Amino acid sequence: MVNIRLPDGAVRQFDGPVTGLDVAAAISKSLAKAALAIRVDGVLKDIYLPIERDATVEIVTRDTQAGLDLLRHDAAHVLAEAVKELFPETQVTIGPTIENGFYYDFARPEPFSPDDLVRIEARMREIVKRDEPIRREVWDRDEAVAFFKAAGEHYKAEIIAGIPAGEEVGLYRQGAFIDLCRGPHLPSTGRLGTAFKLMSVAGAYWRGNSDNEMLQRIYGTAWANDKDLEAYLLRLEEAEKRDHRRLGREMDLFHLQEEGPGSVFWHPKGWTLFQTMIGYMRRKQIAAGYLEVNTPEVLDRSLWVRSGHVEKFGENMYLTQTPDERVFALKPMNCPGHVQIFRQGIRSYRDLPLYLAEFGKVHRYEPSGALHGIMRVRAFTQDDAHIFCTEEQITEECVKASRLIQQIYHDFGFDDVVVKFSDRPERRVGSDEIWDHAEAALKAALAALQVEWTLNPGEGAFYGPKLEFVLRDAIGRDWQCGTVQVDLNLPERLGATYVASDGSRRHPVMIHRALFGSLERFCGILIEHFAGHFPLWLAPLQVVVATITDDADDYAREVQDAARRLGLRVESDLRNEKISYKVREHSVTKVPVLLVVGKREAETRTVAIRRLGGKAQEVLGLDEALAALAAEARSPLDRVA
RNA sequence: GCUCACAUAGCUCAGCAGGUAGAGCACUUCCUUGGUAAGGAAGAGGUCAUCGGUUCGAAUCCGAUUGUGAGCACCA
Repeated sequence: MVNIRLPDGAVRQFDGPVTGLDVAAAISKSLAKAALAIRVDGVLKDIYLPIERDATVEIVTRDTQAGLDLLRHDAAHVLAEAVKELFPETQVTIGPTIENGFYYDFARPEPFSPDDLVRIEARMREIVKRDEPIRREVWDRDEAVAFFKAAGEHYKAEIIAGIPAGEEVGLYRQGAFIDLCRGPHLPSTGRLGTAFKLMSVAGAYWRGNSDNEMLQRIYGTAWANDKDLEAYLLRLEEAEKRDHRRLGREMDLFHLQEEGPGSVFWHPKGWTLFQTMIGYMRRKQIAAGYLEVNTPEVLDRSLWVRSGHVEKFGENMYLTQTPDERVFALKPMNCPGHVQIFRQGIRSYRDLPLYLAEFGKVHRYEPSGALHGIMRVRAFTQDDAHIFCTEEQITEECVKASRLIQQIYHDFGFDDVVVKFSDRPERRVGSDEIWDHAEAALKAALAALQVEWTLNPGEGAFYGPKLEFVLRDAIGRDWQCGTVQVDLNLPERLGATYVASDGSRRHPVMIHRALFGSLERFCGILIEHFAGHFPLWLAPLQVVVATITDDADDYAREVQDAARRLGLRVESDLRNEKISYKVREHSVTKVPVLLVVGKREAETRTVAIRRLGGKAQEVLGLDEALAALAAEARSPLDRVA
């Protein structure tokens, strides 16, 4: 007798061992059809495996997240089976589930072409049609290794050889294809359904290490039903529409060109956005006690040797040689420059904490494959600052800097921010005591902030641990923006000292912090986040006055002047075009407010307001309308909370 | 940097069994004065990314370089 407890609390009795399928069938026919796997006392299991003892059982169906993951995992196996059938010389490696889909890494001397992808997907659909049973087998580890070696599957053999001896090795067999897998799996390939699609091929390193050989990774997406698949593909299209590279062109914000890979040409509108962000940040920082400075972009290489950058960061640095054969480096970071300012004169502990801030443009020779629009560039502007303080002040200063970051993200419309704490890397300077101290201080800051955070083990800077503030963009990519780093090293290397209260000379602690991180990247994120529909205070062009006929030209100029006097960024469109043409054009370039004026408006001194994306129009008196717009266009710093 | 793909007018793209380029939009001029997402006509605009090779002849085939895209690795 086996008692099966269901999630709703009901208990069903069976005469003997039952499978998940039996349980599902006992409940309803449709459930049996939708069932993919079972959760027995919280553990996912294959649906055809017998349940011998009393247990709580949950049927996992394709419309749950767990079911979807199973589906995608199976899609990866079906992909591998299809590839092995079509290209038997290919070696299989791993094929996990990822967000929205799956991938599988293959080793094969010949690359897969886009045409191959089409063939592979067609074969996958055949395998689904064949509805091959998928069955779990338990093997002895060494036998499994020998089996895969004999089959020429050396990667698989290597993976299995890494499993501790004595641990159970589960293999899954479908048709002629057999693969190592923890499972569980669907009972047969037919359960996968038709809602999947191969998306792309790309290279990927074996075990994620760039020293290893490169494999070929095939990406796919899979869903519970065709409708979800369609919706996903539509979402991709929508995401493409808000791609900052496309909007940057359409809104005339910036461009990049071949001669300056990874360097932005900011157009007037883009630069206005950029300056609006700097203006905001400048005020924010001054209010927080920062002192703005500016340091050279080109400095003698010897300084970078002393700072340790040549050794640690040299591969990423631009060097220039002058006619007198001196070698200079373009600064990849602002910190050494700020230390030079700190070193001028004699500092006292009474001067600390000292906040030096700079909108510093840095140059880093990034790997060509890393470049991406204005999100990942080789020349960028940091809203960088260095807080020189005592060891006792570390926690408090980190808390203050982190609070600043949170406030700023909030003002820009981001409330979901992931915080990562990166602790000591293997290659580092400084004693363990110093690291213990620095990490403890940062952790104390996290506790004081009361934020959720995740650990990024071993990812700290070589001079100290760091907090990273990560935003997620519209296409689901994570971008590291703000960062707070504790540095117990550079001040010493570059000879920065202060006189402590007991008269001794000490090295200050340096906290590196950037709030936006890279202004260029943050602009890109804003563009995608808002899909170009900026809030009024950020919009580079806030208002266009558009005429209906040239009867209204004089009045339109008057409206434009009045708006400009109120500080609004405004243009007028007096062209000999129909109003619908003008509406379309300014909608495409994402102008937030259109003030339409014709003969009626000129006579009554009103404006017809049309908002971007809206259909409705509102006719208001000129002064009233402009006052409201001016109020809306105020910086968040000028708004009453 | 690595793998694969791509590079034709400002933009989106067609042309590719090798015979020196084409569309739509944008731009200029003219007509049109039209009330909320493209009014009409005409015109101008390209050393087909760069360099080299094959060929009587290359946008088209081959190679290299540069750049771009999707990933990987790296990262603000």
